[in-house]
Amino acid sequence: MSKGEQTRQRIVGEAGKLLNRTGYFSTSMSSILNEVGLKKGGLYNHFNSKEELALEAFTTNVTILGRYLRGIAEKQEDPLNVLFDLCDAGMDIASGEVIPGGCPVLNAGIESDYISDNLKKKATFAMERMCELILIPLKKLEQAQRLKPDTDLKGLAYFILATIEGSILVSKISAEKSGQKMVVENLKKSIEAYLN
Amino acid sequence: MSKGEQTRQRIVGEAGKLLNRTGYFSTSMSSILNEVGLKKGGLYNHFNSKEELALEAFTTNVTILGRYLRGIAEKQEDPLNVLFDLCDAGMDIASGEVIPGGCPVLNAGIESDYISDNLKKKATFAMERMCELILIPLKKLEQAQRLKPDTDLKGLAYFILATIEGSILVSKISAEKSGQKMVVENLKKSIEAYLN
DNA sequence: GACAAAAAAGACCGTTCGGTCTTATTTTAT
DNA sequence: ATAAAATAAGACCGAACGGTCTTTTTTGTC
Repeated sequence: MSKGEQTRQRIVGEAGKLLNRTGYFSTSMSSILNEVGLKKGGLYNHFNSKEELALEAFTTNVTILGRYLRGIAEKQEDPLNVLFDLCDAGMDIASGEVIPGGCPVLNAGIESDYISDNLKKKATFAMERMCELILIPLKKLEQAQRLKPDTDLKGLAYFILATIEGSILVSKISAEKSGQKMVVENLKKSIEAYLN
Repeated sequence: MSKGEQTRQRIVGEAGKLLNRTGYFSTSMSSILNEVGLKKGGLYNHFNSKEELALEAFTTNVTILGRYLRGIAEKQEDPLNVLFDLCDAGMDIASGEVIPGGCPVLNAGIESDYISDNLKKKATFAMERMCELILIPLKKLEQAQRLKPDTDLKGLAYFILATIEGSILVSKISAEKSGQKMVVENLKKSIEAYLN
């Protein structure tokens, strides 16, 4: 990998973390420059605009998130445990262990409305992908006839996804330290209610 | 009410809508000025800073939201129906019927981290209030012994709140038009599983 | 209707923003 | 080793930002 490519990836990485922590509009190019240790000429040699950088940084964040979630999904063979672990993963995401600042789909998704159509589309796409990820163990459960008949898998997947994201929000702004934990435990219980 | 007070409230109202739609940092004072139909001198005669205005605007938004939710809670006598209606309310909130831009607790909550401690505190407080609002019908259900024994009311309230907020997020960034509806229906089903 | 006080106007300010461009340096391939 | 090409530096730009201040207009009161 060329020196330039290395630098480019360092920029994307640092920008991704910073943008996820402090948002698109409140994060200045100067602060990104400062984080990366470059001057304007150096950075704009790799990217044409803030938006272009933010787009790529978001993609990278989503990739990291996806890799993390898929890693979790692989560690368990029982699809129900996979589902539970994905619920728990919301807590690691919220704590910033995966990406500083929490869930990029949540953070950038809220802002994306007034940043650009491209980012909005990327956020939308990322959310669909997350939904599909949840759908995988659900389908396995269905195939094993462990789900109650007539269960709408897609609806259930969106429900789980929404609650996980909601739990991240709770951890972010609730005063209750154990708020997210309570949400996740109740979500698991609710999932169990869909089982035979 | 004096003319000045009228103007002041018009500013707060318009700023509240605009800030909830387009966020704190991407909303300029100029755009607020433009919306209200005032010049700088006119606005800064009522507020000392953008942050001060945003704080008050957020408070107003939360008041509107609270009034709306309490209004819903009063329309039903069966606490279970109240709970269901509160779940459905998430859809009106998401559509911008209550406040343009969706849920201020979600929107400002995400941004509040990097705006000011005061806003963060206000968002936190607002979320606790929403949780308490959900807790009211839950307590009534418990008193009527309609809930399964050993149900953790607070945990259940946070779970419901998180899922409602998550459903608003889904409606905001998912490609699935009926995504939020699916989440809400599954939430209602999950709540039923807590009943005797 | 006069007069004081409140409210609004609008020119103005320093700063920071994202972005450009020329120059200098470093990397890479020969 | 050298030349060409890639990369970085840093001065520079116009625009927009939040905010101030003096002046003008409007409002409410006696």
